[in-house]
Amino acid sequence: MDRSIQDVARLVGTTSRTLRHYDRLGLLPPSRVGSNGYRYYDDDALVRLQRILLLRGLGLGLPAITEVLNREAEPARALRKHLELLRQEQERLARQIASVSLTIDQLEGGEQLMAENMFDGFDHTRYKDEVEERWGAEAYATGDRWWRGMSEAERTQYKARTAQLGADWTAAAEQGIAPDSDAAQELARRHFEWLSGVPGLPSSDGRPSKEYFVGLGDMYVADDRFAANYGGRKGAEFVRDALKVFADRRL
Amino acid sequence: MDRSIQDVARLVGTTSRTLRHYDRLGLLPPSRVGSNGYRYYDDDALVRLQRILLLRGLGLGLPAITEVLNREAEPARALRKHLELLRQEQERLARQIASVSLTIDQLEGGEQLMAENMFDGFDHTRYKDEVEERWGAEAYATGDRWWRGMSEAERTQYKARTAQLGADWTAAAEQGIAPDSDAAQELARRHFEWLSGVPGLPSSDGRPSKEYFVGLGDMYVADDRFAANYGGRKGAEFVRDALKVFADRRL
DNA sequence: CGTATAGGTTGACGTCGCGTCAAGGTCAAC
DNA sequence: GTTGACCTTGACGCGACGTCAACCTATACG
Repeated sequence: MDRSIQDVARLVGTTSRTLRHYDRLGLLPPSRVGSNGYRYYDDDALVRLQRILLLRGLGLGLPAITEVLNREAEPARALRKHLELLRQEQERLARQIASVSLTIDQLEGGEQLMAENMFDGFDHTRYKDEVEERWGAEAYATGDRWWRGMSEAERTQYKARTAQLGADWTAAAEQGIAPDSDAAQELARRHFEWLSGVPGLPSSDGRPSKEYFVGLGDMYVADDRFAANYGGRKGAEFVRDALKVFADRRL
Repeated sequence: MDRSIQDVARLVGTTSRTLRHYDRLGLLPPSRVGSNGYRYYDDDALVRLQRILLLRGLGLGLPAITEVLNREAEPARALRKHLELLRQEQERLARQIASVSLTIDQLEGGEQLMAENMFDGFDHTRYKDEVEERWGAEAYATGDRWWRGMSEAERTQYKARTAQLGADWTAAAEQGIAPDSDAAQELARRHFEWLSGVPGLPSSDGRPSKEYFVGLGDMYVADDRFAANYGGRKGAEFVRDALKVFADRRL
């Protein structure tokens, strides 16, 4: 009924070295030890091993696993604590990825920055100088880090959403509806939500402030490069007016 | 002109132990060593140290830094290689975070799974049983992991995009345009792209297969819960027909 | 019975970038 | 001479094992 160390290792996809390691830590003692020193494991030990490997697969350390399995700690609580560590690590990684990307670009082209990489989206931070002038260098850097921290798929998705928003604005403007109509206000609401996903805004809670939101509309009208995203000057004026109404009513 | 090891350490914000470590690795030998064994550093050494710390801050290992600083490796190339490692690590972390979240939920509520958390989006994997039955439990688990790996902002964004797509389908269906019209086919293309962002599809390259895409349309019609996303039975039929035309032409 | 082969055992080093003692020498000031 | 700040080398610890090394045991086969 009992299995040798190799049998167990193969059964669960690990190595005998690992099992010996767990034995020495007191994490998984063999159910029986032969007079020759051989380790043998029964079904209970196998169950315990499975649990160990599951928790280890989630990234928990062996001491933490020991606590949980010995009922000295609550599994859910331990996992939540662990989850927080994982999230922190993930954010640290994202920042590092952003820094590395930035450094590569600087090494290669000298200031060939975000703008060129995302010409078809992200319009309010599209041009480094403008953004820095209006909202400060830190806001630009934050946005740049955010953008670089995203995966390719996420960027594609974001750009698609941005393009869609621009197209819908353009279509609405061409239909000649009023800026305070329900349809236009729904677009303004989407615009607001779209902005809310972008860090680096001059606001603490991740959502654009009223001033910023209104100012953005003015910028769209004032700058043809931005206006182009909304079907030209006329479209940009429509967007500006709709955003203004939205801001007055809801912000 | 030369500085003692403590002076240097304080100057750049590190410790004397670290400087001794770098010395022993041959990464940063002191510019001068007194007869008493004391280490002294000149300005060149300081510059080199700054570079070391910069690269270390980006996550590079000391051997890699050694190569770069000794001109045995190209900085940009080394960083790109490093960047790839970072991205892999980040994805691994995302998966782990998803798994941990899932485990916590299972421990706490027993099967309060994704479905409840995202009632307003993600329709084709909205119901665990249906999905498992049609595409296998693994596909469901993959989708669930993907969903849990996203940040709150990403989820919001995804749901908004999903809702928008549904609304646009509904509007198109109500206008009574033909399923093979340009407008409908543009919607079908968006639908296809929207699906492409979702892992766990029965396809290797991350894009839905033709069969899956067409089958999805049938499912929308067959199941009122799905049809509701597209303006009811009529709308779902319109979607199904448009997807079919798209699949025949493009997949 | 000898032997080839496939197991098993303990012990110890290496990983990565230092932090942290430990034990002791050096220097400037009082 | 003493104090206190600073310097040196050497060695352990961290985390979860991988990877030898050296040696013992079980089983099958001729």
